[in-house]
Amino acid sequence: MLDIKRIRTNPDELKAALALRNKTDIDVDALIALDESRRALMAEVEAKKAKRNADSAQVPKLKKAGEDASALLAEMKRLSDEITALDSQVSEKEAELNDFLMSIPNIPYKDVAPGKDDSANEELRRWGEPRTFDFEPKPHWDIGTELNVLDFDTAAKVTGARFTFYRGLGARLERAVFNFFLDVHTLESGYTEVFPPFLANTASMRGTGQLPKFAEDMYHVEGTDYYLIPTAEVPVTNMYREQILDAAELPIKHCAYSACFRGEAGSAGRDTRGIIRQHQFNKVELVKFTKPEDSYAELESLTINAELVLQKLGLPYRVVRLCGGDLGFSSAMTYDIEVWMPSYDRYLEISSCSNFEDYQARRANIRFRRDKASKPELCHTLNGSGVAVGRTVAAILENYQQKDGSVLIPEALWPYMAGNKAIK
RNA sequence: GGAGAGGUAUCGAAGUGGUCAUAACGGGGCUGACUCGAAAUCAGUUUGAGGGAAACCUCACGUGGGUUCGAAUCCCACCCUCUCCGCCA
Repeated sequence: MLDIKRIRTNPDELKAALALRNKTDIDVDALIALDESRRALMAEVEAKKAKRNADSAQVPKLKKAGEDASALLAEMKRLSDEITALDSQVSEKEAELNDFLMSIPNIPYKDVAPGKDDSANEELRRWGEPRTFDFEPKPHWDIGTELNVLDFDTAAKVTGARFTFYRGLGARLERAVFNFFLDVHTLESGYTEVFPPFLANTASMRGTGQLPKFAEDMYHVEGTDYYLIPTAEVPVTNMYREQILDAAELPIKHCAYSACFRGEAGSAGRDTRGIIRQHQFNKVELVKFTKPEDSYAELESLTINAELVLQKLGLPYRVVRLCGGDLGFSSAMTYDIEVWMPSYDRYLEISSCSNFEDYQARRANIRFRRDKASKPELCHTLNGSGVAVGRTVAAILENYQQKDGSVLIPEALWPYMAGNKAIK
């Protein structure tokens, strides 16, 4: 959520930001008018409350002096009725303003280029050479099925479409990948591991911005206040909700494994084969809480930390900066890391690293204090996949496939594979 | 799931319709005095959000409702913590 004061002082900044994002359906002037009428109402009701408080202090004095307070009480009754009516108008306006603010995306950082969609994203760097095959490479769903490590049919029977059973060394490979990721991030990059709950309540979902806008993408547990998390970002970011952190603790760097659950409303027909787009998938997430002045340097290092695991696995990738039109709702700037996927014959998103600046922190009320005498300030929050586990397994199956149908295990994963250096 | 106790600032905690919300009392932090310095001692100071050009005003006692001229205090619902019981990996 953006700061209404920032919008009030500089509406043109927001208008330019919305234009950069190709958002044309938001009436900034209407928002400012709404804010003005809210403040006028507040001034009115607060003056009446001040009068009531002053009168209220008189009541015990009159009673003590043995005087008749009934005229004053009648006046206060009238005043209180007015206050009740005005108060409900104020809360209506506030709710309206809040809903409006919640519907406004973050203001992109200065480096974000204009552009309609992902075709305008700017490629920043590439790592590794896409492999050339001296045979016809297979897509991972065929490799996985033939090696009996991915089983889509059984999952369809047991649960439904877009779920998968991993079997045997496939299951071990999935487990090896996220253990390897967590080891690299904790031991080499200095992240503190957390293992979060996979369900989170409404307040947390609002804190990180899944609610109210994206309710249809999430699984809600009937009869409870709980949602299945769509990413570990939700529980990990909300760890510090409603807290004032000490500047000396910053930056806080967490990595977390979790299963992720997404309804994927609106994605019917896309990536239907294989394990690219599932209702349940595994991911290791990187989350940072920083001081405002450090957040862009921390975004660079977070992205490099995510890239490191792909380098160690020998998977070719590229890094792109999302353009205004492709940028996520809460993000001020995002780098996507895309892994080479032979069956797609292109790079495919495997990580998304974003700086939310204070947008999430304002919603979730995550603050810090520079020193004991200073006022609390909002933190900047960042997160990125470090990286998506299922897509990594798919990329390994495809990039490491052999002519005989087997798949070699990248050397970095050998210690996690119980002596197996290939899946045959 | 059942029974009981509890939720007030940075921590402990008092307050049970108006004179008790910056909020008693105690601890911690900060500033100063004393000291060569430190400890001890003494004095002062120390919540957050919102509105306003400012003076200043409003709001917040787990959350949301209700009663009342007025609620931390009375009533209702819910959430969380602790203890005991039940159940369970």
